[in-house]
Amino acid sequence: MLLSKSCIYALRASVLIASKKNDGFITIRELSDELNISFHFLTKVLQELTKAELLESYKGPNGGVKLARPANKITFMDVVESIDGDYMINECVLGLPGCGVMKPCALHDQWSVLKTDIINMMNEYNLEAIAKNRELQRSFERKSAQFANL
Amino acid sequence: MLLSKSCIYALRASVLIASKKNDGFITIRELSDELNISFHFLTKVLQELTKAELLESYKGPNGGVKLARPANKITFMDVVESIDGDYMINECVLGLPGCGVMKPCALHDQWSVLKTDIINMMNEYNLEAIAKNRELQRSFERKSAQFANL
DNA sequence: GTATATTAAGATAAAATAGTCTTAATACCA
DNA sequence: TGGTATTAAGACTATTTTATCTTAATATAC
Ligand code: SF4
Ligand code: SF4
Repeated sequence: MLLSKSCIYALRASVLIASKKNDGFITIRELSDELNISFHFLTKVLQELTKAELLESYKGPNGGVKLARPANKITFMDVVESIDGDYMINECVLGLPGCGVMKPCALHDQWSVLKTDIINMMNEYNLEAIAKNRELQRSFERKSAQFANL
Repeated sequence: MLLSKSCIYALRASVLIASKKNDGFITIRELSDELNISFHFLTKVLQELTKAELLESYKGPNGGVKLARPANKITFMDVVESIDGDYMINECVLGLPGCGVMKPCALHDQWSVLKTDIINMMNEYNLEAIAKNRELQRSFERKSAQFANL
């Protein structure tokens, strides 16, 4: 898989946060219930997003987490980098040590093009856009109530 | 990472086999030495390629492994599927259960394009082409003797 | 201040992946 | 026939990732 499970959880949760208009704090319990992710595990993942300053957290009653900046200022890549690191940029899916443009492997010519596309997509797509897309899909699919729970 | 380490080892080894003109058997020891991969681990990985009928193996003196068919008839995808399965096609990097065209997640529109590109590349690129590319790169880089060891 | 709600942190466990080691099976060769 | 080279198979270990559970810290409200 391209992204770790932790990273997918982080994405799903941050998109869900972005899709709630409410700009107060949302409890992690509410998120974990809605996304069907273990509360404690999600807590840890979101702690990393807080450390990375993508989220703000607040303890106690009416506490929870919220986006640290507007949803359109947090990119897909921001979330991926916070959890999985920058392997996508500095390493490579093929993960050969020390490779790159100056020291390419036999797949570099073919792969680097695709890799660049993925990086660009991740940089251009942000939580606001993803959340909008998510709502659009849900409105389409309302009849069947079937949708992938990103 | 997109591919497991086992899968990367399988790729590196099969490309190396393809790049040896010799159509006799090559010992796994020779491959593991040249690629700096644990002999026993590589043995296991290549056993899977043998089971998948991408390689043929032969025991005893002058034994080893060789490609089961011409290098241009074994695709990148063949190797990936043999080791990592068909997750790339049937699952997804985002790995949400039961998603797909009929039940897309909020990233599907953006991601599925890139995913298709990757699948196409893997299907079109074969061991012969990769091996040729590998040799080309080595001839370029001979001065510095630096290259990524795919 | 005390009880309650909440995130933070850390200890532990389970599962998946990666790696090592030993033995077995098979084939060649002398 | 016996010795050697080689892959096959399986047991075992180590590491990483994922998940759970417990306790601590912090904030609120009464
Ligand atoms: S494709 Fe490029 S970045 Fe990836 S392993 Fe090969 S040389 Fe490195
Ligand atoms: S991008 Fe498409 S295939 Fe991947 S998880 Fe989303 S809906 Fe599924």
